[in-house]
Amino acid sequence: MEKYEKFGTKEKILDSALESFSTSGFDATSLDVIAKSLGVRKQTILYHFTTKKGLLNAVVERAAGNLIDSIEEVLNSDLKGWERIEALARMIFRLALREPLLLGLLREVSRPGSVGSERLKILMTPLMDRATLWMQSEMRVGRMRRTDPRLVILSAYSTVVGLATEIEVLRAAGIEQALRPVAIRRRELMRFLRVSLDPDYLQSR
Amino acid sequence: MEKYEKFGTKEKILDSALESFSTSGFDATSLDVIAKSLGVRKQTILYHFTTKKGLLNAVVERAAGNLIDSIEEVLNSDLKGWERIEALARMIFRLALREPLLLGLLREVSRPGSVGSERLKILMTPLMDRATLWMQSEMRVGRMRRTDPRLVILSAYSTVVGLATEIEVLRAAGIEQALRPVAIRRRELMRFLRVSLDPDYLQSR
DNA sequence: AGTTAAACTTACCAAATGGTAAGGAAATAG
DNA sequence: CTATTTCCTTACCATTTGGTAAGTTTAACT
Repeated sequence: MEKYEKFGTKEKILDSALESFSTSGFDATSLDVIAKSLGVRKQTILYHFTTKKGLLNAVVERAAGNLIDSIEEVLNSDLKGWERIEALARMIFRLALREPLLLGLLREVSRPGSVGSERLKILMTPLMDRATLWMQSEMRVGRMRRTDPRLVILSAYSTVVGLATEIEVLRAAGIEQALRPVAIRRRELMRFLRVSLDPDYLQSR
Repeated sequence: MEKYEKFGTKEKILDSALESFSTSGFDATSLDVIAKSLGVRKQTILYHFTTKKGLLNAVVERAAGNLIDSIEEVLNSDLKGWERIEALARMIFRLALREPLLLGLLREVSRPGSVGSERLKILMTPLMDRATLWMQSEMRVGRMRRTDPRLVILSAYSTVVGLATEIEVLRAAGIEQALRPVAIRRRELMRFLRVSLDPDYLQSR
């Protein structure tokens, strides 16, 4: 149980850090700048998170928490088979659109060798394993085409990360409401998943 | 005409900088480190490029030069209509596979607000304008569906940039020869372009 | 040979950055 | 009221970084 807290300073730091990490990147983010924007001294940040890397990890952890909660929600629904996958994709795209910062963070942290990549990997591995096992069992009973589950999952993942790039590029070109491209991406992803996984799906080519 | 040159130091600096910028990013790249790796003093780099940003711009310029040359090559071929687009896509994917560093650089520099983004924009704009004009003329005579050319071009662009992410993610997961995913991406891009542009293409949905 | 320009080095620096050490305020517990 | 813990601040520092200034070496031109 928490004791007293001045006024959610920790949360505010996390918010601001997410903003900065996801738009400017980890290296370009200075603790002093974050602190100043919050009317707080840098040491306050270091008090709560000990190091800059610790701050990033906390940000990643919170973001991943959001994501995992949403995934959990779908996974606990009574949707079966293909509808389940579709619901997942839908949910992720919705989340991505609602919280673009999460996407930016994901892109920042997805680069291998980046500071946050280890943490991301640690957080994602259980999800990945779970999905892999499920897919393998589906394959065994013939409800899913036999392919490398990792490959499919990672490709889907990078599609979502790519979405961050796309939205940003379009925005930089002055195209604000980029809903149609996003919708197209989702359809593409669904198609990709169907082609890769659905044994009953007739390939039109 | 150049005078004397010790031994292509400038080129070696560009090579090393490309490597570092595209894998570690601009901020994480230190001039001292590049210099040391070349057995040269930092000031040598600054002698050739005056500032770090100048170095990045030079790297971007050279990379864009490669790209533009390749594009030029296709544009000067006698391929017509749809085959032309297909050849372009094929060429870009081939280039991307052959020179992954270019992809990495592109991703680094594509982030709006990044140091190199202005330069990239300057270099890309003529290409973009040329493509836009061509597409508009094709639309006028009915050889192409009417859509926003910018949207199509930028989406295609971000697909290629996304490819960088995908290859890196897969590699980080230990999947080395990621040829199939790349091929799939290319097919997807082609499909996307067909759906967006080809008036005779029957949408299977 | 002597002059000039290019290529590179040594010496130095101001600013920014992440981080340590220690102390003060404020709230809770006793 | 006092002791203690949480939260945050002031003071300070070591290091790194991009960059300036002023040589020094090397090659070319005359």
